[in-house]
Amino acid sequence: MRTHQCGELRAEHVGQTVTLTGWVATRREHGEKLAFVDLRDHSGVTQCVVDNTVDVRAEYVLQVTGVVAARPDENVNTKLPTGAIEIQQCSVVILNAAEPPPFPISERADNVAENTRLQYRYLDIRRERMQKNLRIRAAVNSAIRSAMEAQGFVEVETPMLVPSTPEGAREFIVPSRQQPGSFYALPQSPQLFKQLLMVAGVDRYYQIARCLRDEDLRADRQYEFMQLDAEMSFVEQDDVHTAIGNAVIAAARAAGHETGEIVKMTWHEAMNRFGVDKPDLRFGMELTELTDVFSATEFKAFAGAACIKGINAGGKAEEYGRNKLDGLTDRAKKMGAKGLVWLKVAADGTFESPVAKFLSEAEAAAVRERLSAQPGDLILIVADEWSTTCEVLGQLRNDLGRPPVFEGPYRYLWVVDFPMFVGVDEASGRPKPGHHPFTQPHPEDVHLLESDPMNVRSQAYDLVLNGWELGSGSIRIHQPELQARIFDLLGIDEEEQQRKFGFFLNPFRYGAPPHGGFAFGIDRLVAILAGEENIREVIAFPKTQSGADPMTNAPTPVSAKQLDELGIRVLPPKS
RNA sequence: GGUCCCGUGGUGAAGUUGGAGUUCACGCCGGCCUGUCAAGCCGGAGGUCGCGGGUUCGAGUCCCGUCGGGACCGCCA
Repeated sequence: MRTHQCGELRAEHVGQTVTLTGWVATRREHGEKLAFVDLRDHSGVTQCVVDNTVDVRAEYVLQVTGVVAARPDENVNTKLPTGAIEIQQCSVVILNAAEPPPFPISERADNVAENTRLQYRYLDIRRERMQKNLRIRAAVNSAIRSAMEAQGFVEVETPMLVPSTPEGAREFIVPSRQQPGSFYALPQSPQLFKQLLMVAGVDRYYQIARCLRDEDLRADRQYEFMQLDAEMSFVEQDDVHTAIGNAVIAAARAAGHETGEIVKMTWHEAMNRFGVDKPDLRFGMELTELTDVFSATEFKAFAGAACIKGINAGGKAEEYGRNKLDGLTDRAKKMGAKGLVWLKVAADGTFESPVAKFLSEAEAAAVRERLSAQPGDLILIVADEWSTTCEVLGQLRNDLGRPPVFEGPYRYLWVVDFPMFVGVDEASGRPKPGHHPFTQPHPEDVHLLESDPMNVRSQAYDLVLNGWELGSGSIRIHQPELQARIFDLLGIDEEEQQRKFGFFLNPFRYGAPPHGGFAFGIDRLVAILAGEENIREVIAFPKTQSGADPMTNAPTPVSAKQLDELGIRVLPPKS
């Protein structure tokens, strides 16, 4: 039907007779004999010079045959890749008429209510931005597959209908028709299956897997999302990092970005320097140690504090008036800090602050020196427990300093040595696993499992890109004795182990190789590489924050007959 | 479960101290127009101010509730 695509023709094609197909992007009329039609497909736009006799309107589907002609110098459109040429002597076939679209099929629809864009997603996707995003996504998927296969990974598909394992995220459940009252779950991830594939001798498994979690939706979370899921036998952490690193570097390259070496950092260092376990390395503003500066201070808010740190937010003193500073203080308090000290650096280098008078000369000088204070800078200081101080300043650092996603550059980071346990379960008093209960402890810390569990490091690690957590993984426990110790610690007895994880643990008695793996979110990766703040922009048909699809109207009630067949009765709504 | 923001012709916005469904831009329909490229000019049509209730002589505007969308907290081992 066509000889070329709409974004393809250049000066070198002048003189050729061509046929294009596409949608009418715009039409500019100049009387009876002349009109310009910009014909658009996924590749771009070409100007066609036509007789203004056919009724051709926005989004009509056309087939245009004509001759490629060079435009006179004064009519070249430098904004268009095809702007040096146009199609003349056009014969136009209307392949389909179209009603006026509810919003313009152009970048002008970027401001249209997202709900409307989702309701007419097939029109939204016709736009250049969405075409670009979906094609980046396809290129990233393809690059990941190639990288994994080049490293000997075997793609294995795992089931979507799996048993319910009510640990972790809330599951979607699916009623069984043949066994009314019993249910499948949709997989939160292929975690258990991929480890069994290691027992099964697959050696290196990967899959671009759909995962489903019935948790509240966010800018970076959908009910269903895609992960690159991988598992390897006979490896240590570094082997996993290398393999996954190769895949994500290839993914970035497929999107046109070079990333450089992937940095590695312990969890403790990340918290200490950046106050978060997923630092954005694109900017500085690091947390600076001040505890020793105030070891003998008279200032009550700082005296005796376990940990005092500060950040220099740069030349923001003027921008941050009393209201905004009160806002920052509120935010700090909501995150658990007792307060927030702010200091503005005056032209003469002294501090302007309600608490400036409580700081000694030596203390003020040390703060100036440690934080490289320049006139006009805004300095924020928190004094509290180590974790609170770090977390609060880490959040403020992100709030004040983080560049927008689309600015790049792209800085991958491995965060390693996560704590084995995070917090204590209120009901049982037992430590809660930070990753999952099959995570191998750090070999140097195994002896502390019973005596000092909260200080045991695990062989769990996260991959971070520009402040977004892409995913996590770990070296798994393959020794039944160690697994038993972990379950003991967590307070999961033999009976519960068998009931919840029997199908998973029993196979490990038949010769489980040492193994470990990783999974990262493709939607998040693609969003960052495409410069989008929201993963819905890189998903063809996403759901709204309430889990609905404005185009299909899902979810919907089902008939009484369907429910009856499944042995299900719906309760009246709670009122 | 919670906090905050938004909802006004097809689209995006403005709407002051409560005073007539009002305004602007784009789009749409009709006309003019032979070099535009977000073409231009002239004319026209198009509204359940999300929905329900309340206060008031009078509500887009104030109050209560509700629905929808979004950001965040909780949640996401």
